[in-house]
This record gives sequence, structure tokens and C-alpha cells, in this order.
Amino acid sequence: MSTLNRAKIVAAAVDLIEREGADAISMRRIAAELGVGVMSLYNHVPNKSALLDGVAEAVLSGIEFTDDPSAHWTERVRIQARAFRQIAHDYPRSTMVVVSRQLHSTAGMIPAERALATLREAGFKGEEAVRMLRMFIAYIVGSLLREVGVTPTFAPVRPDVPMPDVDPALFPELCAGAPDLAVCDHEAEFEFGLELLVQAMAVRLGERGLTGHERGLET
Amino acid sequence: MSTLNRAKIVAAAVDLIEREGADAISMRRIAAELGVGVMSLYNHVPNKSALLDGVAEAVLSGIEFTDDPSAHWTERVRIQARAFRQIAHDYPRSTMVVVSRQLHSTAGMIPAERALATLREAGFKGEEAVRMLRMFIAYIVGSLLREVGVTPTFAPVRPDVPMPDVDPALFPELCAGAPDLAVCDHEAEFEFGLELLVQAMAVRLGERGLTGHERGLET
DNA sequence: ACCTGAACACCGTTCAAGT
DNA sequence: ACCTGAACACCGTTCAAGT
Repeated sequence: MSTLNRAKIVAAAVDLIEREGADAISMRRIAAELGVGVMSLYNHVPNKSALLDGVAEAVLSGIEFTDDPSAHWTERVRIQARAFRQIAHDYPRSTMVVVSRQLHSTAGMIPAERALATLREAGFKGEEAVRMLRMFIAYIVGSLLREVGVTPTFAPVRPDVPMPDVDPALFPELCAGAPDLAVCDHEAEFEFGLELLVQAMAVRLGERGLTGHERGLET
Repeated sequence: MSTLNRAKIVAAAVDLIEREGADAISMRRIAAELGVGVMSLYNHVPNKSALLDGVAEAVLSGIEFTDDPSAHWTERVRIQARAFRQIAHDYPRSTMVVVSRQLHSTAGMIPAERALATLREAGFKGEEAVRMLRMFIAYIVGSLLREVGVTPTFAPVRPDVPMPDVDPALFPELCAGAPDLAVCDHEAEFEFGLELLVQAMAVRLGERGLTGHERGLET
């Protein structure tokens, strides 16, 4: 017990966010959780913003960015993307905090470093490698926000609310697609876009000679 | 003057967000802006959450989702994506509010309706059309959040702060790419990923017989 | 029907006082 | 060096009182 420190404060914050949501978090709640006065926190963390940076770093550090340098670049890209998606699974209510903090720390920049290395080894150079990196990040961030419910799926958020009443005259396509819109398997959705991007990148490299497996196609 | 109503309250909220940022917004500030008591707002808006929905709807309604049904589907997809990106340009500080609200109103669902119609006309059916829609939304949302500074670019956020000091031993790739990472032309970045996606979609349709222009390639 | 002030239960953070 | 209570300037929202 006792001996407050930054790590313990951050851990309590992550815990509280996952238990009650990012909106419920406050310096006062975290202090209460730890059984200390609010102002004690300020001995270890300069302010709330820095604490949220700590939350983002802690979550990112918990992800295993393993890398197999012997694997084909397409597979390495997939593995890294899936590792990042793991955040949405392990820390759904902290995900928005993680993606919305501009981290300049080691934990925050390691994923980009790894991704850029892979893209360069695949054969992308200079500006194009950076563009591919940014495009990939955009897709992954957008996918994660959909998965954690920040962004719309057009599927019922909860299975109980039957679906907002859509006027078939105004929204014929959404109505016609209702059966397909009603389900949103986040893993399948993520993999779908991931394959599309990996294939598009391979095409851009001119690697049309790859096997169907390597190009991510079903045989 | 006077006669408070929902539209005026929402307009004041959008204005305040664009002027001082989404964090600065509060019922009390908006009321002060309009020269009324805080509680007067509650005659026209049930609570702050509903007001933010109003903000998202107002911004979305301000975007021109023109559509030229005679154009090739690839071009229609580009036009719709660019129309959505316009939000980040016209209402940068409201963009996070727009993408993070689950709207079930007409204004909120029109873009998805249009996009799904275009994808169906392009030849995507059922589940695949929905997957393409969700993938596109993910990419666009991720791109917008980068553009408005929510998500990292790995470029200096402001031109004045010279760049976080990166250890070349820890981040060799980021250091090697520093010249390319230092710039982030948001339009060019967006167009790059957009073309990649449109091309990938065309490939998925088996439209390899398209002209270079229609496939989005430089001739 | 619309407006409003007082009140309640919250915030983040400063500051001065303790050990 | 670390902890802390009081205080300040804020929040969103309820409620009862006004017109």
C-alpha cells in the first residue's frame, strides 16, 4: 500500500476509464480511487492533460508489436495492423484517448517506426513510404473508432434497440441494405479493408507476380 | 432581435467551437454569447448532448453533397469523399464533434445513403457494398482527424516547434524520413489514399479494362 | 409557453500550510 | 520531498418561481 507514484496514478486512470468510460474520469475521482487527496496527484503529474498522455502511453506499451523480419512484407503489415487493433479489444474505452494524443514519447512512436521500416523494406521510398504510412494510420484509426462505437456503423448500436426508423422513401439504399447493415463483425470488417489496402500497395509496387496467397486473394 | 430558438443556439455553439475550440464550449458560455440566462437554453434543447447532435447536423447540412449520376462511379466516389473532407476545411474544430455523434437524423444519414447508392451502381452487392462503405468511412474519418490535428501526422504540429528530439538510435526510420515527414499536405495525402482505394475497388470489380484515367492513374 | 435565479453536486488548479 | 485542505473560477442540470 501507499507510496503514490506516477505509474500507480496512470494505472488507476486506465482502470477507471475502462470501468466507467472516458467521460467519468476526473482528477478527483482518481484520487478518491487511490484513497488520497486530489492535490496529492499533482506531486507526480503536472496536470490532467499529462495524465491522459500517460494513459495513452500505458495502453500502447501493453500492446505486443512483435515483428518477424523473415516474413513477407504483406504479412508483416497485417500483423502490425492487427496488433494495433488489439487496443480496441483490450482497452475499448481508452481507445479514443490513445488515438487522440500527440505522443512524442518512445511508446508513442515505436509503432510508426516499425511500420515505416516495413514499408521501406517492401520497396517504398521517400515521400511514397510516408504517404503509405499515413494512409494506413488513417484507415486503422477510423476502423478502431467504429469498433469502439465513437463513429457510426449504421448497425444498431445495441441489439435491443431495433434500429432507428428509416423512411424508405428518403433512404432506399439504406433500407435495401438493412440486412447487411444490421451486422457488423468488427474483425471481418477490419480484415476486409486491410486486404484491400495490402493488395493495392502490392499493385503500386508492381508486384503482380506474387502468388495468390501473397496477394491476399482467395485461391 | 431576440426570440431564442434551437437554430440560433446551435449556430452560436458552432461559432463558439470554431472560435475557441470544442473544449471551450459550455452551456453557460453559449448562453452568455446569446445574452440570455443559462436555463433559457433548456427551453429549446433538452441537454448538452442533444445540442452537440445539433452542431453535428448543422455542419453536415452545410456541406454540398452534389452528385452527378452521369459521371463514372469512380469519379462520383471521389466527389463524395472530397465533399466530406470539406468539413475539415470549413469547420476544423467541429470536425471531431461531427464524426463522433451517432446521428439518426436525415442530415446524418444522407451521406451514407448517397455513398451506398453509388457503390451499388458501381456493381457491388449486398455485404460487399456495405464493407466498401464502412472501409471508405474509416479512411475518411481517419484522414479528417489527422487533418484537424486530433491524430498524429508525425510532422511538426506547428512550424515553430522544430520537432520533438528523436533519438536516431531508437528511431532510425523516422529520422531517415524526417524530410518527408516534416511536410503534410492534407489535400495531397487525402487524394493519395483516395486514389489507392478507388483503384483497389476497381480491381475488386474486375474492371481492368478501364482507361488509365478512369483507373485513376497518371497516363 | 417561455424565461430565469438559486441551488446542488460536480470540475481542474493555485496557493499556503503542514510534515 | 511529499502531502493536503481551503479557496477560486468554473461545469451541467433540477427545481420552483416568475411572466
